[in-house]
This record gives sequence, C-alpha cells and structure tokens, in this order.
Amino acid sequence: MKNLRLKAARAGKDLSQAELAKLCGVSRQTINAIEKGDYNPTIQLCITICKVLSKTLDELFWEE
Amino acid sequence: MKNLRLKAARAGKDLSQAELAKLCGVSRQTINAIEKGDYNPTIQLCITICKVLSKTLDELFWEE
DNA sequence: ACAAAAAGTAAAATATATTTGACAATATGT
DNA sequence: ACATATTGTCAAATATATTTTACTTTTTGT
Repeated sequence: MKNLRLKAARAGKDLSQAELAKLCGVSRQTINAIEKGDYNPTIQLCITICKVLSKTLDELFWEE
Repeated sequence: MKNLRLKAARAGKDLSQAELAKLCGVSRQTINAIEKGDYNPTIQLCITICKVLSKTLDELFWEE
C-alpha cells in the first residue's frame, strides 16, 4: 500500500522526490519506492526523512 | 548508543531476548544487536517489535 | 559455590535494501 | 501542441540487514 502520508508531507514542503532524496542522501528511486509502498526501508532512513519533513515516525510510518 | 527504551519495554513484558525474537520472527542476535545499538533494522521489524511490546515507533525508536 | 538461564559477541553465509543508469509515462506551464 | 519537470518502473550491481553456528561472559536462583 502506498505511503500517502509521506507523499502529502513532501508536498507540504514543496519538494520533488529528487529534492527530498538529495536532502536525505539517498537515490530518487528509493524515495519513489517508499512512497509507492511494498518497500521496507531502514529505520535510520525513515528517521532522516522524518526530520527533513518535520514529522515523527508515528506520523509518517506507524500503522495500526 | 544502546536502545534502553527497548530493553525496558521488553523487561516490562517479562520477555528474554530469545522470547522477543521468536515472537517477532527474527533471530536472538538481531534483537541483541538492536538493543546494543549501532544497528540499523528495517522499519517493518521495528513495527513488529513495537506491536509485540505494545508501544509505538516514537516511543521506542524516535530520537530528537 | 554451583548450575542454569540469559546476554554479549564474532565469522561466514544468505536475504534484501539501496544504487546506478536508463527509459517510458504522466503532469505542469507557456 | 509543445517543452520541461516529475514520476513510474526495470535490470544489474553493490551495500548492508539478518541468519546460522558457536563460544564466552554475565545474571539469576537455589
């Protein structure tokens, strides 16, 4: 399932996938894959993404 | 740095590293390494651990 | 002190996250 | 309609998370 919260948070900062990727120090494809879903990133990358987007892990990656 | 919050949450459920590992479907060494720190687990594993211990990502893995 | 359980640690093998390069498809602005 | 940016996607290579086996050290209980 897609991570729409991540997509929305990125849009809220007016960043393209490529720009967010650069800020996080990863490739654009990695960001794309995470947003697309069916992907399992490392927690350090998730934390980096959260900090760049001013969100917390629960806000972007927690699932009930 | 060690993840003492994880260690404490595990203690709060009276589980050994081996028992938590089994409940999470991973090896004991993986749990040990995560508690020890200097490790970078996948977010799916973090989520599984959180659910087993009745915690959220922010409670166990978020770092300011 | 003793035995047993739990935790710490290491090397080699395997599974998988991430990169790189490249191209197609869709959106956005003029 | 056109040009450009953005997104979606794929295959092969690389980096790293995780497993397995095995052993040592520390804790816990009697």
